[in-house]
Amino acid sequence: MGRGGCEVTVTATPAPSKSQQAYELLHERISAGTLVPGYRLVLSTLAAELGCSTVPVREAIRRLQAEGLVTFEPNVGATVAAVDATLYLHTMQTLAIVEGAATALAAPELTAADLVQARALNGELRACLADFDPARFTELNNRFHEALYGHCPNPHILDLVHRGWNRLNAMRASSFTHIPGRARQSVEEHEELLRLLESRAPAPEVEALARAHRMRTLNTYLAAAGEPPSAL
Amino acid sequence: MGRGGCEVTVTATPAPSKSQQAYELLHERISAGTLVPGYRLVLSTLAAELGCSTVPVREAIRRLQAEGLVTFEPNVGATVAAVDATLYLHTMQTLAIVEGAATALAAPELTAADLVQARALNGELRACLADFDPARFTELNNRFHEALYGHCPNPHILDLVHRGWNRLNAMRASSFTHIPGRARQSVEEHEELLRLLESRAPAPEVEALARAHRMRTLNTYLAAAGEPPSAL
DNA sequence: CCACACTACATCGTATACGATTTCATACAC
DNA sequence: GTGTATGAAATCGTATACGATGTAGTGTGG
Repeated sequence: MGRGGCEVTVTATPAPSKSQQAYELLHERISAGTLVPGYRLVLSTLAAELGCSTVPVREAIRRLQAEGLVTFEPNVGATVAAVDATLYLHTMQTLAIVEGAATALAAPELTAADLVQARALNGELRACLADFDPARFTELNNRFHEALYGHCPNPHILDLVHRGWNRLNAMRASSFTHIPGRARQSVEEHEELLRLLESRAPAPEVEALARAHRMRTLNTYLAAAGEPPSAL
Repeated sequence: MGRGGCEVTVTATPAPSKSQQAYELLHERISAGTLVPGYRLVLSTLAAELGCSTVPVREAIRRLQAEGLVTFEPNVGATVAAVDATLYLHTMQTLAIVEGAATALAAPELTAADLVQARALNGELRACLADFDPARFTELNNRFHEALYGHCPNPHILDLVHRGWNRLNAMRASSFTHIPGRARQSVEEHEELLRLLESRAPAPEVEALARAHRMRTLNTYLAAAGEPPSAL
């Protein structure tokens, strides 16, 4: 009826399906640490809480399973994945490899403006060292690296990097929280990486440095935990 | 009741859920090329064919989507992913990176027996060159590489490698089918890789060679298609 | 003859309901 | 008292049904 044409539609998200909502909520809760590892995810309970049926919840859980945030056992149910020290090691090692490659592939695509922006972010990181807030530092650190590898022309690799970051954020073992010294060291390594990128160094060098940066974070953590450093 | 103890259970798969069956069937059909790219996957049709409801089919399709074998559009449906030359490039490039890393990580774990077995597989590959059967060659090639990276102690990376192989197998662009010369060259490179592994070379060398091997396959393909070689 | 609006169909998204499997508590035999 | 069998409760897996969304075909006005 209403000849009125475009009815505001309240700027609403056009189609936030229940599955998507359930996925986002669970993802956020796991990332935020509200749901501790080992927590049992019961379909009916979650469905009631979300005000929907079990089917969308089920789908959301399967997606989380595919990303490794929850473990799933047939006819038993899903639980939030436990964060073993080994799991952290494996995730960081994987991220070191794919992020290193992504950064190297993105390097030729980076404009001068991109580098300026990245440098600004690292400046904020440096400023953040004074009154240290781990959450903010981690957030800025994410954005800094995203600025570098974000232009990677290979969407698959980019996807793998994002998954790796997701898993890291899900496990609350943000290294900076546990090893204060690492944050300052990290900022310096960022500086070094920026210089290498600005000099338009060849891809293998960029890849090696980007990978080493993350491996050093991992090995600092391992050393603090009294374990031997990892290979690669 | 039956005091008879262990009742044979017909050696049956304990619980092959419908979702799993649907997933396996679709995966196989896409890999085998029965379902050509662009084919529209309709839930109700597939459900009728499988003798089940749409719900398991839906779940199977979402899994295939996560693996990149099908594309999905909300409220529209799923189609078998088109195999662009670009997609092939990206998949191979990603596989080169993760498989190279996996092979390097697995290298120290390889026993002499493993290497003997790998060498035997490469012998079969060489024998296969005479009466060339692309399908058999591809199959043997898979097993050869699996023997090398299979012992990778990082399950995440191993998973990424398997996903990469899956995607490659799904797109029927098995390079050996199109570029006959590549098969023989590939066998020689395998030999070189085996020698490096037998000499217990350091990880970076193994990684570089394993990556280069795959990148050469990719670049041979690109050259045949008249396109410039890829970086990295 | 072309552009637009409307109607009918196809397909997805989700709710509800039921059967299958697992797990836990209890009772019994030894 | 311990181990095993039995029952009930809980939870998952799937089927069916209905509403929401998108698409194609048809008709009308210019």
